[in-house]
Amino acid sequence: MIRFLAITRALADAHRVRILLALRRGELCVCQIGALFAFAPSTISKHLSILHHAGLIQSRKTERWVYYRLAGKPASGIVREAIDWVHQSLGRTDEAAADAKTLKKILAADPAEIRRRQRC
Amino acid sequence: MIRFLAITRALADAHRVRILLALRRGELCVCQIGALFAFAPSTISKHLSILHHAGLIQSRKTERWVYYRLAGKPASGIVREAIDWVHQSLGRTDEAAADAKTLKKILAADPAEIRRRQRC
DNA sequence: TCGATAATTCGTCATTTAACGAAATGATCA
DNA sequence: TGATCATTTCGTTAAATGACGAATTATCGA
Repeated sequence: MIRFLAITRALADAHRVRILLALRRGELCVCQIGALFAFAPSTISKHLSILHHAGLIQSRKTERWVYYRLAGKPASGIVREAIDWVHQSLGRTDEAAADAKTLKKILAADPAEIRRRQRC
Repeated sequence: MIRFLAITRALADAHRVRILLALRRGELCVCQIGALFAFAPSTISKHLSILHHAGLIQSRKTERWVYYRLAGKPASGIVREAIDWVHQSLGRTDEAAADAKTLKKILAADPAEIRRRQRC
């Protein structure tokens, strides 16, 4: 029940849900996610912390950047079902499409092709 | 997104989740649900209101009693998936079993067999 | 080494939420 | 009719939540 509630509480915020949708295409670093919203970095970090604590996302640190991605193989069934439910329910909404478009610009704005995954 | 968040926020409380689990076996009136918790009637009513507003449960009034049941046929896919997810994830936990046992006693404690569905 | 950058942690503040009791509503019973 | 019972609504209060900025840590670049 505790783990279940950690998930539902994580999903009970529009920004966190949008982050889960944004991560569908692959991992993103904190500043890329932050560029999607008009929030202070500390706020983004807190949202990611809540998602991570719920087991919905995982992180990887490389050089100066921390990349977050959706929970993978070792994720419990309950986590995978939650992620699938979010994507299936909201993946085709206008809001998700708008965010995907914005994200495309953010990724395209990277200074160099080679450093695409290493620059914010 | 708004309807999705109404559901996740409704699921982000242990008592409301326990209510959804309790309703698996069939409809219950407010006072029967209330007997499961040590809460004031107004508190139970508020929880039911939140679940109802999210579309997760429906109500039926008979004489003096209001019965609540899980959302049925006309429920949207997102609602049905949420209910299934809750039941599949938590239906076999000790906590659900304990509540089911308590509920059994509550229903058995009814004064007369005939009035089983009409007494609290 | 020093400054800049990415991210997190901490303390604060405004808003929301969950509980309660009191009062209102609606239906039954005496 | 008047009393009672089941439920809901409303107002209040304590606790949780979401936002921010400042301070901290770690890494990279000059």
